[in-house]
Amino acid sequence: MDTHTAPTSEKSDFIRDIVAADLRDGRVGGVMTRFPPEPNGYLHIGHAKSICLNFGIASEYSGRCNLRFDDTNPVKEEQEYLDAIKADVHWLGFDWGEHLYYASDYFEQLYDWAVYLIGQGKAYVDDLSADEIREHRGTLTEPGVESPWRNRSAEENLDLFARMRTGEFSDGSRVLRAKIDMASGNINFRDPVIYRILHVAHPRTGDAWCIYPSYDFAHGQSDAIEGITHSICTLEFQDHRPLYDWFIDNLPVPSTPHQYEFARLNLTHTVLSKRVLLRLVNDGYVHGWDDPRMPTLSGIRRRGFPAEGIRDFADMIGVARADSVVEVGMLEHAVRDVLNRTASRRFAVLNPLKVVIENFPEGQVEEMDVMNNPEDPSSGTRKVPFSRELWIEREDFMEDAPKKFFRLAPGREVRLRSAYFVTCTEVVKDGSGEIVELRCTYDPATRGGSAPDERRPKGTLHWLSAAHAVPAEIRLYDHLFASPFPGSDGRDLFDDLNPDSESVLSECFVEPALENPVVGVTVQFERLGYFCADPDSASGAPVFNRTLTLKDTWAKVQAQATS
RNA sequence: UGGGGCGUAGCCAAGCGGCAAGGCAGGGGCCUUUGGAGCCUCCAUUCGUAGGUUCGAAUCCUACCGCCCCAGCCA
Repeated sequence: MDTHTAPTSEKSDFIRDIVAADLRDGRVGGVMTRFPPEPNGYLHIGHAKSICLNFGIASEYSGRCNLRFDDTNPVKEEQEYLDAIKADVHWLGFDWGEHLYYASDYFEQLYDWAVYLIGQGKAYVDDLSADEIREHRGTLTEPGVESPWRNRSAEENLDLFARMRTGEFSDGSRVLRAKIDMASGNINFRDPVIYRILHVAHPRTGDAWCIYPSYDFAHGQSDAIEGITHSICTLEFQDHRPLYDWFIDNLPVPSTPHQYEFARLNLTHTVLSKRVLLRLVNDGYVHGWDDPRMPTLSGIRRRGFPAEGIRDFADMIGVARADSVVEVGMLEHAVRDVLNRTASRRFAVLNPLKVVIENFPEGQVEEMDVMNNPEDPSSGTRKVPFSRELWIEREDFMEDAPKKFFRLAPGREVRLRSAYFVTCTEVVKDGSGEIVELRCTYDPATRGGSAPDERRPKGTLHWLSAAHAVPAEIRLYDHLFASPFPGSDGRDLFDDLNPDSESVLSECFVEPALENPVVGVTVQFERLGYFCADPDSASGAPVFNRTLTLKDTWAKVQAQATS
């Protein structure tokens, strides 16, 4: 046993290194993390990275991860989002147990700490308007100038702040600011606003409050209340860390959490911005937050991506501090990898072409045994009816087929998967020259898909018995954005939307076993891809979403030939 | 021209002074009742650039270049 090599399955990244070192050196007695979404939108794949990180670290170090809603801005937050977020985190496979918290649970304590700061001469009520405060803040290169209200007495500040709470003042007329340093190079130190007046009902506290703490004043203190040891957030909060620490240092908080930042996830052909996602929904570019094209967890769930694939993806991409854009193909790989192992195989024909087996007895039906998943023999077999008239995929026949086309063509023999070898003998066309039917013969000795003489057709096709096939609607999805970097080079993001991201096929067929599919379960349609029954399915009228295609080297060959 | 970060292959990412992990993508081959899957194999003499320290540098020092974030009473 090589004692120098750690097991490769052990996850490692700079945050886990810090956690391990803190534990080893006794800086912390245990690990406590939290996932802190703001309930102002749906969770997306970028949040999944954070969820996997926070819950993952907690479980690896026998610690705990709280789910805490950062609900400090009632003008943007809604109950619908609260509910969806909880469902999404559970779906992803994580559980916070009893530890569901809200920043709003701490409003009273936060208020007391604001009063404490005032008492220390470290916070003051400012009567300046928002515009005036901005003007006083200075710029990136010039220091700010102090507010004329900066040096009010503690008594006056206490009185004013109390009256802010009771609702005596209108929105925007006054704020409470921390008194730090208007000349700091870090703009977050230029007397940040820590309380604002908002006469808005809060989803949880109703109209109990008309003043609300800002993120900076709420987040670190909430962490301290919960005993969070490692407060993990994204890079854009780096500049806030000194302020985070300032509050922890200047308030009588019960613990001293520390903040660590990592690079947020970016994905090609995708936008992960709540603002843009909201607009895609509100302006009708997609059908809703759970549209299968959306990068939201509810969207990819409806699309058929398994949670395990998302978790694998999170492990695959790692955690670092460098800005990066992950190719969406990596996500798709993780999803295919899981689905290949777990998805049951089924037959479906998206674009049907009729085939008549001339030497197969009319009215006869044979039940063919078909494997549910060749990757998993324990999944067993199922019966699929075979008869004289079949559907095959239109793309699986070519009248003038090149040598490399390993499918059906006049005179060529192919295998119908788990059924028989058939040979095309005649092409039937309508008045306009369109192929409407194929006449074939079958070899009765090849039942099950293999020949006694060992001959092996180059191609194997999927098929359906026309009399038994179940009509289905199948929705094909592709990347929502055509450009790998939507909105780059000054383009309007919305001009980069892929016009072909959704196409609905209404004249498809699936095998009888799929007549009443379980919604949310992803199966593989052999040779086509992975598909997931949509909630829009009705009894006997199933609707499937294409999760992902199978890798298609034939398509690649064709593309190379064309170019 | 202020402050904070980051630069290792097409993409993600290990590496922490001893001679460039791994994954994705891609190439070649084998195998195959899914042109799927699987298996084998190739893919950075070089770590943003230039100097310096050292027997030895992606790792240390210096300078430069490039990219990202910050001027909400958003988070």
